[in-house]
Amino acid sequence: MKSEAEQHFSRELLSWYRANKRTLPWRVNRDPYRIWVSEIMLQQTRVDTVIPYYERFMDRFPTIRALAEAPEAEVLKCWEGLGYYSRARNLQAGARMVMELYGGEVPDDKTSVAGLKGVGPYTSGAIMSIAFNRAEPAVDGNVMRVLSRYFCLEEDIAKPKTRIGIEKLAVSLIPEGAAGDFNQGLMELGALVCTPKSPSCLLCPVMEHCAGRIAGKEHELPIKTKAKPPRPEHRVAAIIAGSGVNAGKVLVRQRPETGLLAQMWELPHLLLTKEQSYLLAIDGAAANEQAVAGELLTKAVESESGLLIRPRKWFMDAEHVFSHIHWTMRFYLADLGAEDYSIAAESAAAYETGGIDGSGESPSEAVEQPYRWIGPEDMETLAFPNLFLRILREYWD
DNA sequence: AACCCGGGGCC
DNA sequence: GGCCCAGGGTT
Repeated sequence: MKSEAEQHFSRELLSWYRANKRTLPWRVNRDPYRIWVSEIMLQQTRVDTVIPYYERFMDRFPTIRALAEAPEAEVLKCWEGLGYYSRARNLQAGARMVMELYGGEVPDDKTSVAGLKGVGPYTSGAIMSIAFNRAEPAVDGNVMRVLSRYFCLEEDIAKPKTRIGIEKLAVSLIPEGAAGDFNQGLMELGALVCTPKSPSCLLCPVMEHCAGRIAGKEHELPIKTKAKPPRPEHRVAAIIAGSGVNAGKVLVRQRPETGLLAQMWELPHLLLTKEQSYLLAIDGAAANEQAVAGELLTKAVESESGLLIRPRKWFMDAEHVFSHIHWTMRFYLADLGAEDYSIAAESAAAYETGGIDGSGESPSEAVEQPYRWIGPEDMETLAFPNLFLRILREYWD
């Protein structure tokens, strides 16, 4: 038997959502593919940020087949700037699974959907409830906050076990035949009314029976242990200007297939040891520091690219914070060593035929090409993390 | 359970 | 400048 508070919550939230829901691009119909893409993009990402990406993505990949058959680099480029880039690769892998296993249609089956790459407990519940109106929980940070407050739950929502418990509670609250609207209402309330910092309790449709507010704890809930601060990393990076056939271009490289910013392009850079960090002066223009950084960069980039690098001068500093790493980067302008001009030219020519080392491999046999000379026009095809986008735009302006 | 994986907006 | 995320994968 449901309590008065529970019945009140389900009834009032559903009716509030139906009267107040925002018009959003993924709410124009219940196409499971459109819901799926939106839910992946919305992971850890705000609605306003997602909307332009979503429109572009659906234009480019309107169907599961289109996404499954696209080059991976094109999908990554479409995701550029959105972050958590494994989401893009997992989404495409999921699309390919749907083509292979389910005839190109998202299956109306919880276990099958939950088995798709990149689809976890939250997203499978969201797809099943929103696209198919199945009575599955879709518990994200919003839902944990709303329910923690309404039922005055004091468990730590950072713990996985807490999410399991809230999922059970959330299922029990779903009104008959209205799973999609109810789940979206839960998240909509969290986004618009029951916000993290200063909840608008006086506008809340379920304020009357909210145990958290009645207890005066709406500002303390939900309980959540703090994340570890990101570890600091000092890096030196080079903007290496090409010459001859590469005049006007700069040297970039592609990151490894897995790990941080996988397969994205970047300016060459080097992690400093703690001792090396201390050698750097506060002032990037100091001659002593330039010499040190120049030597480090030269050694590292030369051995990787086979080019002779000559650091010229400090360009700018930049900070970039990930959830787990804090980069402090110092960028230097650099040239190719003068006597190395022929090698640079050869390397550029070699690239066209598949090898920067000039080994003369045919393009079909080229294994990996981590370094490339690019001009501004190449920014339209290669995917860069925001940090390097900013630096390169600054450089070319 | 702990860690890895981006980015932007808000206060 | 700290805090918040419409999480999932890996170990």
